[in-house]
Amino acid sequence: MEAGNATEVRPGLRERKKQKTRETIIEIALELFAERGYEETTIAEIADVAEVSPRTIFAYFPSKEDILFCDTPEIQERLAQVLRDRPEGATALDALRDFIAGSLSPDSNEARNEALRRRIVAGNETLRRNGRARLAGFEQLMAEAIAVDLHAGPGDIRPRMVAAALVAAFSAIQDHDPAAPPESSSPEQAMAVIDDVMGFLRGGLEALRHD
Amino acid sequence: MEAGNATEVRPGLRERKKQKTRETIIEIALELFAERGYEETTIAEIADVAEVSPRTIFAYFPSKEDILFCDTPEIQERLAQVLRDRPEGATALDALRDFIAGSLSPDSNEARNEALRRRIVAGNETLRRNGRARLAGFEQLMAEAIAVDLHAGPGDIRPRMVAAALVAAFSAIQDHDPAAPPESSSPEQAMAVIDDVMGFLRGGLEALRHD
DNA sequence: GAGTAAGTATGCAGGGGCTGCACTTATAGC
DNA sequence: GCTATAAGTGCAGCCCCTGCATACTTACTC
Repeated sequence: MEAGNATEVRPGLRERKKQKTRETIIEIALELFAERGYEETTIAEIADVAEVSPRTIFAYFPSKEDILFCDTPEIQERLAQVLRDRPEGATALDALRDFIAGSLSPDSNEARNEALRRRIVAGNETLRRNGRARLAGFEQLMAEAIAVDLHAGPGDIRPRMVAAALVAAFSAIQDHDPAAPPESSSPEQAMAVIDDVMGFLRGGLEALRHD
Repeated sequence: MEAGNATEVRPGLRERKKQKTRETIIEIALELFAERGYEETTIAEIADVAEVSPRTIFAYFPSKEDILFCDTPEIQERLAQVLRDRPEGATALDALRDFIAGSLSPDSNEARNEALRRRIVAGNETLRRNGRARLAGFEQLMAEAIAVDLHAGPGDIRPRMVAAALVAAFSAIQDHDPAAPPESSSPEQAMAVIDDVMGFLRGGLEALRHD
C-alpha cells in the first residue's frame, strides 16, 4: 500500500489493466454479436479482435452468454440493497419504483451497451429465453420483499404470483416494443408506463390481501 | 395403404419400430439422468445403453435437453385445444382447471416418467431454469385466452401479468415441495391446492377488470 | 535496483454437444 | 424379387468450455 492516497484508493496498474481488458471484451463482443449475430460470433473471433487469447476470455467470463448478461448480478445486487434499505412505510413496490426511476438516468456508455444488448437478445430465441430466466433472480428478490409486505408465511404463493406478474409486465413492455427502446422515449414517458403497471399490481395486491 | 383396416390404422412396422426406439431412448435417458445426474450422463452413454448410434439420438431429438422435455410440446398442444374448444361461458381459468383435472389421472407409465423428470430437473440448476423457460409457451397460451376473457387489446399487459402469476403459482407449488410429488398426494388434494390458486387468481383478475 | 511472491495471460490437449454428408441397412409398395 | 424411400450409422469437424502446465507482469521487500 502506498501512502498519500485520497479517500478512494486508485487501484493499481494490474487492477486497472484487468478492468480495461474486461471492458474491451464486453465492448467487442457486443459489437460483433450485434453486427453478425450471437450464434454466428465465436469466442475465437472475439478473442481475435480483442487481442487476447480465447483462453483468457474464459478467465473473465464463465460462458459466452455471460459476456452478454454480465451486468445482471450487479443490478440485482443494487436492487437487493434498495429493498433492504427501504424506509419503514415504503412497500416493495415503492422501492422498486424508486429503483427504476434511479436507473433511468442515461449514462451514455451504459445506455449504449444496454441498447445493443436488447437488440442482440431480441434476435435470438435462446437468448430471449435465457434472458428471461435470468430475471428469475429479480423475481425471487421481489417475492421475498412482497412477502414481508403481505405478512406472508413461507409457503404462501401470493408473493410469488405478484412478483411473477411484475416481471412479466416489465418483460412485456420491453419485449413487445423493440421498436421503442427506453432511451428513445423520455424518462417521463417510461415512468408513466411503469406507474401504470404499478397501479395494476397494487390493485391485484389488494385483492390478495386477506391477512 | 392396405385394405381392411379398422377406423384406426395400425402403423406399419417401420413406424412402430421408430416409436419404440424413441421410447427406449427416453426411458434410458431418464434412468441414467436420475441415477448419475444430467450433466454426468453423456449422449454416448445413452446411445450405448439404448443400443443405437449417438448420431441416431440426434435424429430423434434436437438436443440432449429435449430428451428430457420432449412431452412439453404435446401437452401444450392439448392445452391449446382445450382453450380453443371451451364452451361459451367458460373462462380460460375454468378451461385450465378442467385441463389439470383431466391430467391428474395417474397413467402409470407417464406418471413414473414425470416423477423421474421432476427429480432430475430439481437436481440441476440449468435444467430448473430452462424448464421454467419452457413454461413460457404455456404462459403465452394462457395470456392469449385471458386476453379474450378480458376483452383486452393487443397492447394490454394485464393478460400477461395474470398468466405469469398463474405459471408462477404452479411453479411454486411444484418446485417448492419436492418432497411431495403429486402422485404421492391424492388427486383430490392436488385439486384443492389448485382451486386455492384459482381463487387468488380470480380475485386478482377481478381487480384488473376495468373494461 | 535485484529478487521473490503473487497474479495474469497463454498454449495445448481434450471432453462433450451438435451438425453435415456420404453410405449402409431395413421397410414398403409394386 | 425389385426398387423407392426412409432409418440408422460412421466420420470429420465446429464450437463451447475445462484442467493443467508454462510464460509473463506486476507488486512488494530488502
